[in-house]
Amino acid sequence: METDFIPIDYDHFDFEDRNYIKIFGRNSKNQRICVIDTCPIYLWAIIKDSVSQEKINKLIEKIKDIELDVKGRKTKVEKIEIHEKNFLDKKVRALKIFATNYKDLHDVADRLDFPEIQCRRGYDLGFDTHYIIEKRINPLQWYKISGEVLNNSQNFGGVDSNLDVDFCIKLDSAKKIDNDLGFKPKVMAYDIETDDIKLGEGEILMVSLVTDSFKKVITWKKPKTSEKNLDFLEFVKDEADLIEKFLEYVKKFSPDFLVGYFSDGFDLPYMKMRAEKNNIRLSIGLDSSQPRFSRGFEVTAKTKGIVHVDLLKFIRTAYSQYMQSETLSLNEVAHEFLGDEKKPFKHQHSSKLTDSNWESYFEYNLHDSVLVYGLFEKMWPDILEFSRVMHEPTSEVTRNGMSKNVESFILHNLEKFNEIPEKRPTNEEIGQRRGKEKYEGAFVFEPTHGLYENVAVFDFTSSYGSTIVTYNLSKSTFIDDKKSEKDSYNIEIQGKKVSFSKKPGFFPEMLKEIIEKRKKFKEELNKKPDVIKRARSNAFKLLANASYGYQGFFGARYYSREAAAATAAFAKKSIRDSIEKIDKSGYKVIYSDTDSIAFLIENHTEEQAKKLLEKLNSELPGIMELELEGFFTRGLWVTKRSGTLGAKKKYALLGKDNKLKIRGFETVRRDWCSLARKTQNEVIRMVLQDGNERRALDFIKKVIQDLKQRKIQREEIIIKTMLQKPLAEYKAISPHVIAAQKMQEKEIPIGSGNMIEYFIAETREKKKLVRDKVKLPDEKGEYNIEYYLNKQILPAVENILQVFNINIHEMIDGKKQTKLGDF
DNA sequence: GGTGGCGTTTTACC
DNA sequence: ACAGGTAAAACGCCACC
Repeated sequence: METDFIPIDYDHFDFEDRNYIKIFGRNSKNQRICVIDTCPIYLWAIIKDSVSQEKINKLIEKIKDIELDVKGRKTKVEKIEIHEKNFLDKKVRALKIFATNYKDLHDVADRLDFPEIQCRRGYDLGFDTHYIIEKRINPLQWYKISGEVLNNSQNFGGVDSNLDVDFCIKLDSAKKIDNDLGFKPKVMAYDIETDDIKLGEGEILMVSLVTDSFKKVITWKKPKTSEKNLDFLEFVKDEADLIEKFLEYVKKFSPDFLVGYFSDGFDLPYMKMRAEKNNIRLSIGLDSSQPRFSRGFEVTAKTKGIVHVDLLKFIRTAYSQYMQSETLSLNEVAHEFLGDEKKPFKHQHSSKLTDSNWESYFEYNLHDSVLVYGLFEKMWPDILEFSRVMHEPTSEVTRNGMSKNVESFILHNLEKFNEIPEKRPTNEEIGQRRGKEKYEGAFVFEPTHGLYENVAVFDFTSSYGSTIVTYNLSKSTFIDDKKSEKDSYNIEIQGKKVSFSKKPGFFPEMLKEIIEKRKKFKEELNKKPDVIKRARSNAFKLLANASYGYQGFFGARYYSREAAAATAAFAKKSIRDSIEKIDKSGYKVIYSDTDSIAFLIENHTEEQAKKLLEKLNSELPGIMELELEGFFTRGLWVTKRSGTLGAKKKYALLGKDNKLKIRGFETVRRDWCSLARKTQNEVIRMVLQDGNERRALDFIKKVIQDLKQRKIQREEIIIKTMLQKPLAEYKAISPHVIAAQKMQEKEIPIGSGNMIEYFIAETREKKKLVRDKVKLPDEKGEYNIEYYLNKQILPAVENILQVFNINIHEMIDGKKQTKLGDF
């Protein structure tokens, strides 16, 4: 039969010792399809340069006979071809060695211990990735496919009979369809509430489910009386019934994506443990399989056919660096993306809940799923485009970090360069790489403090990415000491010359394409905006920005410390050259950090500044390009707390649209109390809008008065700090460590990653250390006026006032009150 | 017993 | 342990006068 088809999830199985792929997906009639297919299984053996053809022929004869028996599975070398390939941009002759089973390629490689072979590659990609590369049947793209429908057939050991799909096809052919047939995924958001946050140790009290067609809370906790008519409730007998009911709904609705928040680390493993306790098989998968958990650095919880997505992980890699939220809690994230929040509910043990508490609890639980559902809808275009661009299934791209995504992109695009894939580093190699000395990074210009008028800002588009492309910087283009090439890009790093070939390498070439595509999609987006274009443009932007970090990341297949160090060095040179040229053109540069330059317009016009930009661009090498970040009405730079040197990474700009851009100030730091942050924010706004300090001074005066009269609310003085490691590992006992210890005494479970909240209180005896005055937010006590004045409010504003030659301390002490009146 | 330098820690910038 | 280096700042600790 023939049908259109969009792949959603990939799995594999063995039949008669061979590997087969199972692709779960849908057609445009929204039927669920499983496609079964296979592909050639092989690895590469790269032959040393000097080996003669005759010797290669003999080698082939020897390799042909390799047969293995791995745990009862028989694998043998089935065919050998010789190919002209590239490996790390060098022409090589390589044997393509076909074998029976992908899982045994490692053992086959171990047997290829011949002196003629330089190295063996291409057996550590994972079968699903290998298949996608071989057959080019990419996730979430439309295909026209044809093949034989399997209906309880004995083919492949009857694999189709236990699949919960409309039909199962043994693939004959697949052809990509260029136009998008449209795909609206079926989505189910879920969330559980339990009596103990330790995995599996309490009972699951309720689970909420939200889809486009129903909202539900399943619970076995039925209040005796009810005040509200909560029609979303469905009561079951006990926890076991709850789990069965959950499974029943998942099966009946059969979503493409089952979505939670921190559900890899909580909801799904919890559910699995409680299912085990109740002797229930948690058979969520379309093949009735249970969720699979992997314990790496972080837990993952994957399901088959119905894809489990933990939105928290995707948000962390794809959005967090551009977000305003200070934490990635569901509450804050929902607030930022949806303008909605969690429902109020104070968690306590279920035995202490009243009937009306229970009703709030149900509403709270349901709303969490409503938020998760809303977030998934909002993020779907990005998830979709990530899968399409990286050519990896959604279950991968939503969990992987950007370095892994960069690597996926590379592996799926190597064929264009006829490249054999590099292997993953061994643990030993990773250790060596991590032990390497750090190299010098970006340049930061030391500003002179002051309030400036009419500031222009230029910045380099994808600075490091463009640098990598322009100077051809990568592992494979690096020329080490022994060899020397005349035509090379050279730069000095820590007193040593490093060189890179001018012959374009595959990594910079790939990156060039990424940057070009990003530019193209951005232009298209500006012409006619739509969510998919925006998502695609964004995916390429993130790829371009992560590629520098990738080459410097110790876990990367294409790791190159030299390339990373050279990227930083060349970029530094570029920005220094540009600063010099701007200065020489008669402008005064006041600040610069890594890839941006701020300078004063003064007696020039904005038109002239734009002309300067054009001139600079015409002189920049390769694809290096400066763009106008904006013209600003005013800009504020301050000194460091100690000394008179200008503070780096700390400034505020007021845009023509009256929008503030504040960087580095306490305003944007979450480890300062909100009173200090709000005060500073207002002061900055007033100073930038007015061009003088008068209104700001009155404002500060009022805040200090309120503070001294104890009018400040508790929440305004709370200081929040993240615990970065287990409590016991702290050498220095700072205030937040004391607060954490207090929480522990109260049996509030805390650990690495928890947010610690506290305030500084008055104490009866005079104590010197701040940590002796720490109290938890719900403890009784009055805030310490002296601390909040001298350690929060005044430090937050003193540097700003210093710009106007005002010493706030002297003013408060009443020494120089002529200007101020009574403080 | 105050002070200044340094190590530890957190958070921001790009 | 899952991209990198640069930088500010607070607090505690300890040597030193």
